[in-house]
Amino acid sequence: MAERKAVERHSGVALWRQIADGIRVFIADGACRDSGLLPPAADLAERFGVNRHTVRAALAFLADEGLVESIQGYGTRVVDKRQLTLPISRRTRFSAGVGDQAASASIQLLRSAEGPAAGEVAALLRLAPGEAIIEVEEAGYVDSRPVSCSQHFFPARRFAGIAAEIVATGSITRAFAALGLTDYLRASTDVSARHADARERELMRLSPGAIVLETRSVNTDLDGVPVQCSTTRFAADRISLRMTP
Amino acid sequence: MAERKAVERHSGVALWRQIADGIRVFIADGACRDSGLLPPAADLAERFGVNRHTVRAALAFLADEGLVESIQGYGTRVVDKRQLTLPISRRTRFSAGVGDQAASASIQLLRSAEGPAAGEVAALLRLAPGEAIIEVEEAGYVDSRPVSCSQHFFPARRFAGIAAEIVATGSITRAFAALGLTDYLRASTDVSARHADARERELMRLSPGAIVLETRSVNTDLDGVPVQCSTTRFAADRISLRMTP
DNA sequence: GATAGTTGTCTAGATTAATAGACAATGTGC
DNA sequence: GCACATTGTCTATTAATCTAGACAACTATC
Repeated sequence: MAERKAVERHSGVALWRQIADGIRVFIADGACRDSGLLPPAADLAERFGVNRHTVRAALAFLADEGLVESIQGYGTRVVDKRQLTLPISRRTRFSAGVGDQAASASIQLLRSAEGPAAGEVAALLRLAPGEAIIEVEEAGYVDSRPVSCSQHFFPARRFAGIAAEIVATGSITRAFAALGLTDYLRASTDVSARHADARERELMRLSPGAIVLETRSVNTDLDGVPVQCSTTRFAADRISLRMTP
Repeated sequence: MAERKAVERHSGVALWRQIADGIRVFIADGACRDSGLLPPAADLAERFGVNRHTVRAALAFLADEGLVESIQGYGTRVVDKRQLTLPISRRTRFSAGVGDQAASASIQLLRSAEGPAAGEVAALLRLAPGEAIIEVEEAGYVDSRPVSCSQHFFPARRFAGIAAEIVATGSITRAFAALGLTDYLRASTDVSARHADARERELMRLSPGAIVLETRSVNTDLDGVPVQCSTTRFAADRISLRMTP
């Protein structure tokens, strides 16, 4: 199973970048779980059919990301950096979902605004067009590392002041509780994946070509009345999702 | 909300490629749903802060993908190419999931093999290490367009000959039925996203830097006994997932 | 038909990515 | 200590990408 141009020229993605992406998959497949070492750069160069310098550029990029560490005279070590798995179920909560996979999880409010509901958001929240909604933008951190950024919409009449509560409590679940909603359920979650745009790259410190997992979800109270609809983007190299019925 | 460096130099992704990815998101956000036309190339060039020729390279790439169509003297039109949404629930089925979103859906068997269960697959199927399993590789097509490729594992004792049944019936659901299993349920689905590797690019005709949505799932019979575990990769620009509880 | 706005094509030059080779620096094992 | 394998650094060359400008070809509108 050797050889072969796993890389393509003139594709708009630099060879070293393609190789970096390839090595990331290689590591994720657990191909060097035993020694914890990547094959030598010269071997990789032969495998990918490129010059050693090109592989070095790929490794430097991955080292900058913190995924590997090159040690002169020894080799290139894979740094254990497991992807977090976020459970998605009827009771999806960010902090609780991170659970004991990390020491800390928090969200930071970026922006909030109030305005009339329109289009898709109005339909998902089952509001008449023009009814007031509160929009909240927020970023999620795990152990001080940005892993997500979200846009949430709430019906303004029922949840007036929720932005302040989110800041005060550092959690949407607790903000809901403070406003009298002690439990809520996830009605549906749409999942897609695409390249990060400029804003997402900035917020989550991603490089061009990086991937975001985008979820669009609706939460309802126990009577099935929509209380929140959200779009969340996760840095795909840091988070995966586990859907359980 | 104008201007500036939505693109990054020295990132390993060519500017025209970053711009193509940006325009794809731009279109997906419905930014030009009214006229069906993209802004002129000169405008886009100014917006992204690059030369018009660079934008032209991006548009040529997207035209090659079939997402846009440039007409001399007129403009660049967005070709309606909606993403399919595949429902993921307790009763997830590929063909039925595509449903009326397309004229036809089919799978093609690529490879099958039998061997001893090991590691993760053995654990997920609750088999003793060494018990026989059947491995099946298959590609999914919608309207003759490749949208997915999968790797499935079945306990060999219970489903001997399933590969032949899949070929005969063109469906895993019908293959199960032919072997006496008329109903089964999805127990869990893990979702992650990453860059396509060389094989996936070839099977689904993707370019370097393209994204795959990878699902890892386990199906059980109605008694909760595992009957199948699978890894499926979807071309992220053609498929999104809808999880419902 | 004239005009303005848009895409298509060509040439040339500057910048960046990739290859090639030589050799230094450092860790491992004998 | 010594040989060996591996990563780190340097120079030089070639190939690809991006910029710049000029102008042709085409469409829609007046």
